[in-house]
Amino acid sequence: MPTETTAPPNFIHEIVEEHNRTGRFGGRVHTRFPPEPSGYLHIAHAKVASIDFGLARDFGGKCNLRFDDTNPIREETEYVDGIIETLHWLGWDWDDRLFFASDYFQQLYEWAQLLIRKGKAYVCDLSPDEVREYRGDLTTPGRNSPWRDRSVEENLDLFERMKRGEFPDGSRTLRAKIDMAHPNFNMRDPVMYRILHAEHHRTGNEWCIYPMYDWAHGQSDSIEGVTHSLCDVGYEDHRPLYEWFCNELGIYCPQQVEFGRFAFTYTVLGKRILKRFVKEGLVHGWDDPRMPTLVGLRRRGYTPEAINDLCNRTGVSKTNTVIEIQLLEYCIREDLNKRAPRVMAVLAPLKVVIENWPADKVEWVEAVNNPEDESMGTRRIPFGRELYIEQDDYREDAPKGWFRLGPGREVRLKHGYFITCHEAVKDADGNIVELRCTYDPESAGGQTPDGRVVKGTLHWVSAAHAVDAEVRLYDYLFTKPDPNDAPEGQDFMANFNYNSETILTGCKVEPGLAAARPGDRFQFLRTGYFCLDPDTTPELLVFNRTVGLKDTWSKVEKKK
RNA sequence: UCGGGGAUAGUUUAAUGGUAAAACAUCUGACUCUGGAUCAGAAGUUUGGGGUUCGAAUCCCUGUCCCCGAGCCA
Repeated sequence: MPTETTAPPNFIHEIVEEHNRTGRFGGRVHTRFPPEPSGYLHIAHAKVASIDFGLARDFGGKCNLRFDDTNPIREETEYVDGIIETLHWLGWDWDDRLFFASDYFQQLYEWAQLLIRKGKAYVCDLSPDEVREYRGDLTTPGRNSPWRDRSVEENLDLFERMKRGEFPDGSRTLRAKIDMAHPNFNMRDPVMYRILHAEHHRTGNEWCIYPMYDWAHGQSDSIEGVTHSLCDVGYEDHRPLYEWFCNELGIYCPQQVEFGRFAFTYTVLGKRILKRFVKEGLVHGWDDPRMPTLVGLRRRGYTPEAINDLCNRTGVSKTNTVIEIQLLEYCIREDLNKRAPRVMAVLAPLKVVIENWPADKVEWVEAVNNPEDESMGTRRIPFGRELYIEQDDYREDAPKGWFRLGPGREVRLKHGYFITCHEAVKDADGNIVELRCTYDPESAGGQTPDGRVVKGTLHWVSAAHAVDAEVRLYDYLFTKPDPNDAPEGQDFMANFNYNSETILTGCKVEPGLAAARPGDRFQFLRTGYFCLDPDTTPELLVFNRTVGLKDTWSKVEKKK
């Protein structure tokens, strides 16, 4: 469990402490994280999981993983496996407490019969459209279903025949008999069971009636001995029903506690929409590095530590919140800055020939792996007559304040020597294809005996030793306008640009990276943090950019 | 329109009748073998109006605005 960092206490802690004072649950704290296996977990799920598992951790309690799999047409085993894997990646653990709502189908069925016998549930023959009509609206009360007063015997018989599969989908439902005039729609005789002749990912064709969320969730919590059933404020109106069912059944009733929903700037988390992106091939899959899914963020290079840090730094309240995505970027920079080795990589190579360096001479210079952490040690990298530097690091028109290379200018090659540029070789179209330079033999290690100062330091790789790599630059899927501000009722898919991936081929990285393993993360100096893609082929190193560093030069330039 | 919930810097949260604060974001400056990182500094906040009180973000009254709810989804 991620125990190193703990979230500050929030209002839920106060509720629990109050329960502990009054002894309501005998000092127990037992929560559950209840995803529906109908998609992959995304960044907001990480926050919710952190609330559920975190509360149990903070009070020395337990948290179950329970899949809310009551709708067979949306759910798949692939998602169950994906969710479990992601949760483990985040560091959460539930011992042997992995449950499924579908574990309780038989019990739920028997409880439904109990409610029928108590005269609190009935089989209704209204069609979906009729049910809607009878339900009334915001200001007018609903009307009783004509089937509301069937006898217990008839209800029992009909319900059993529903279960046996005698009726087609949608022809009948089992409903709770509560109050069709109740101001809360959830209490207007809510549907408990619907007929669905569909194969369930776990129970196969054993059932053709499936419980609704309301008829399954509270009882599942009750069976598992959950004390605090945490959910978002969208379920506030469901709490009276949650409690009504437990009370009518005469079973233990947990306390439902609601917290505000979470959204992120420039991020769309809607399952339907993400699914659509995957299906329509706008992204390569659920784990596309641009996706807000946790498998996507992982592939892009985000660490579980950074994501947990984000969860701890953002609060929990009853207000719906929009978390700035910049905070996530801060968290990953914080984490990677400490752990990612600095390596040299040239994304857009420009050849440099050092004319006064012997053609076949190679010098292996020493380089520190992380200037802020000596324990990460040093490595040796080859320096030779032909090198590559970044195209962006040479400017013919070098403006004021430009510390990098230009005609006649001297810079330091990091860990190497000072070089001075004498000539830019151009092709027929006037593009610079090569720089002719000389080096100062006195400047080994980056300093000269005369102590002269060069302000610019560049990263570079030896042309003879460099390893070819492909670099993919990713940004958040959505660009401005912020999709959270989508005009009402419009299909934002038509309105919003999404970032395509930028693939840079012909990148050159220092030779030591040939030994890097998929998932390894690095800081390429000045260009950002990169993660070696897990799907990379052995022949070619593919790096995904996690997050860019702040480009201070362009800021300097903008000011002028 | 009916029911439920919410409102403190740009954002997310503290302050539980006693000096309104932190982090991120923003801006300024310093430093550096990258201009990154780091360090220092600045600006900015109680939804409006009334009331109680020596004293109100907090208690009372009253407005305003925002979110959720009419699935046989969860």
